[in-house]
Amino acid sequence: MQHNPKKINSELNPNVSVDCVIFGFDLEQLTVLLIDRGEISSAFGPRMALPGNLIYDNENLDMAANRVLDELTGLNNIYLEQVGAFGDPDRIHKESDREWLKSIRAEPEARVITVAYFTLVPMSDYKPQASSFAKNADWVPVSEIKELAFDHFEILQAAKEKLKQKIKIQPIGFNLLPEKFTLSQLHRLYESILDKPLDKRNFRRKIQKLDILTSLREKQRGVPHKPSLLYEFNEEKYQELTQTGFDNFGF
Amino acid sequence: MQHNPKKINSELNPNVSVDCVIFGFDLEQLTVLLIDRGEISSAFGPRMALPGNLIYDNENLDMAANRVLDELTGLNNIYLEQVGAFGDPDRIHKESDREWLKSIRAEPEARVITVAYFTLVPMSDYKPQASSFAKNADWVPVSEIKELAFDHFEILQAAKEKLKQKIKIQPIGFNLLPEKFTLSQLHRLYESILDKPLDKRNFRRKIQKLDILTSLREKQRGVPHKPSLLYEFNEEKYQELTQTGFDNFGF
DNA sequence: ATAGCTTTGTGTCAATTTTACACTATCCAA
DNA sequence: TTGGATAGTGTAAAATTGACACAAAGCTAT
Repeated sequence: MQHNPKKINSELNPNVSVDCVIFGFDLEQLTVLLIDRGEISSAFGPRMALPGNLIYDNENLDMAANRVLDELTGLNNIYLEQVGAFGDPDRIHKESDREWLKSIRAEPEARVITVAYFTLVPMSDYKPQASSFAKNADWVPVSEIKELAFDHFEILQAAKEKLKQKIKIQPIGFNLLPEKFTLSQLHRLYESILDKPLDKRNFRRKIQKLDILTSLREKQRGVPHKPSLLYEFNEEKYQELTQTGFDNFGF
Repeated sequence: MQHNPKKINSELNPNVSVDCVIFGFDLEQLTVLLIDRGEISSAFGPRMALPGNLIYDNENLDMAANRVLDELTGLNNIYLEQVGAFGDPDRIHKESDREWLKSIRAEPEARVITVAYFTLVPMSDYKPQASSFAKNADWVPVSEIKELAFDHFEILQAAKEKLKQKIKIQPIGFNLLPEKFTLSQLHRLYESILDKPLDKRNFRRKIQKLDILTSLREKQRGVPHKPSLLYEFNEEKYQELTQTGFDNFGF
């Protein structure tokens, strides 16, 4: 199910936009959902951009970010967090950028402040269709992204850093995994986000000691090797943990 | 030296403002520099507000925040960091708020997004004068603030939380202290920011082990008790430390 | 069916870090 | 000179971290 622009009767605010860094995890590495602006815009700048749009005057910033996410992927109830506001006066400097902005109904003359968000989606919940609504979106491994349109690369960096800090404090990584996952997958996830290797045994010991995972009596199927046990995140146990004032996972 | 509005020839952006949470430390507790909007505005809402203003179209967000700080206190080169963007459509709901906004040249009808910053100033560098430029500003202990105008209380909370997290990662606390300070003052500072007691001996041991302080051969003077040794923050030593990938002070 | 490939899952020991805790030293003021 | 206030210091037990290697389980190809 895809997209349905709401609030057509409200005014777009020409000065404020939101951009979303939509993180996914392909069980190997961290990825981001990018939009291909097509060959037209590519003459003078990178084709790939973060999804984003201007905000409506009757929605708050979080709502706008959720709307952008919903319009692109059809997903709701997704972990979402603000990264911050970006807005140099010369943020949009290329002719191609102006053209692109016109195409999404933005006023290319005005100075635009953008509020960046990052969201964590279980990648299995959204597979871009070649035929999906207008936009040409695709998952791209973070490590392969060297440039983006506008100031989006800078925004991506900031989002990665924020995610990195946040995961040391709250177990938000689970939002990137399917409901049932293996410890190895979780391990890989932490390594990709923290961008450093973590000793396997020490990682498992640390996670298990936290006691916020439910171990299922179920194994992986169809893998060409010893199948792993599956686990679920245990929200209740985590809430108990936070009651104690716990706010440091020590990575 | 006080204030001199620059960039008068540039346009104010009616949709975007910055607000500054200016933190100080009176050697006892964390404080914030607030503006008293006066009795006129107080009929329907709290008198005290964070300093802030609309941004000009030719300045970026950081510049705008620095300008607000400069106009109010005359201070430059101050530690400054973005907290985030705030902007519910109904952010400004009270009649008194609208009046107040008019008085600072803001367009009270328009929906305003505000970008919040926090700054850390050595409190001794700015003592509000009763006769200071127009605005009636004063240091208020954070613990005594129960409400603020607009959504400024919410912003303050966010700023406190950001500061708390940040100080666990970078030794920015020194920006709140005079150049020469005692370990007890630093200790108190960390306690106020983290909002929890820290064992004196353990704190001192931890700080000293980091080896980012220069111990001066100089003592406190005029205190009615055993005078403390004075220390300076050693920027070079800290830079060395970060080279090692260090990013966790373990509080 | 077997051999080989791949990933899972596990324990220990040494080093480091954390926590809890109490008394003497030094200066000022009365 | 005494009393009041804060500075400054050490240790022992407990917890955490970091480094490290091999057998078990399932799949695949022969």
